Amino acid sequence: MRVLDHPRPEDIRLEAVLHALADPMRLEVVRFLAQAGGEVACSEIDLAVSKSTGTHHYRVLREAGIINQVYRGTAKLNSLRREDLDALFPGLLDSVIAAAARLGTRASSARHSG
Amino acid sequence: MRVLDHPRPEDIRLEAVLHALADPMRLEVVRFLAQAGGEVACSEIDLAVSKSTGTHHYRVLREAGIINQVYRGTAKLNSLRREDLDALFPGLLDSVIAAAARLGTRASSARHSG
DNA sequence: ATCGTACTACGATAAACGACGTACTACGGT
DNA sequence: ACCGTAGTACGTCGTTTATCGTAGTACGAT
Repeated sequence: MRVLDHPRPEDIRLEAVLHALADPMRLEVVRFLAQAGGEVACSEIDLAVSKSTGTHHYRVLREAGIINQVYRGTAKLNSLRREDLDALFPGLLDSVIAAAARLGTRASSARHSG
Repeated sequence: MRVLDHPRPEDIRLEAVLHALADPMRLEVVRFLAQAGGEVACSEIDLAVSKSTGTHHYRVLREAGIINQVYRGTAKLNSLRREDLDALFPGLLDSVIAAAARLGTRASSARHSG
């Protein structure tokens, strides 16, 4: 029940990874996790969508093999699967995160005024 | 009719690029172009889809800013926008192409019987 | 002018996607 | 036992996507 299914490294598909990353919300999550560097609860990342939509995006990321999710108490902790991804697609995650970080959120959706 | 519209570098969006790359057919085109290294006619890349579907995929790639398309005679020549992409998203294209090349087309399941 | 090749434009369709709300489960604290 | 917090499952809705076929345009060769 409280155990989440993750794809094994050999089942992670490039297209699924690219597809998962091709969404502003999910890119934001990945960017946040990369910056945080460790485990982050869903509730700590303030996405501009409803909770059920948030759950959907986390699921897509997990099923693509991009993030690891584990329950602790009532929280669900997320972290990047950096090692797996780096081994499978060297440089991919880094370049995407770097690009996303450089662009910030402005190209995606949310915009800070001022 | 003979001039095709391409996004300027500053209009190329990371998400659009990732989205365009997240398709087996288009990934195959990119892989082919990377390997060829220069201009390649649409007809030289044998995609397992109808011609009209092929046109659609080339268009997506062009509109995302991934490929350059130019007419010559009855042919339409395609080439990667490597410099633009490398400047915008350093390492991204290389890592995707390397990953796609390593996997080949089989793992990407660019085919189903029929 | 006619023909063949290469590619396009249009319209249709089925599937996938992103978004939501509501009702629900799981856990910790009181 | 009860409540609040954190997140899920399900059903729905509108949009986008991938696919096709058919009809058409552009160009080079004859």
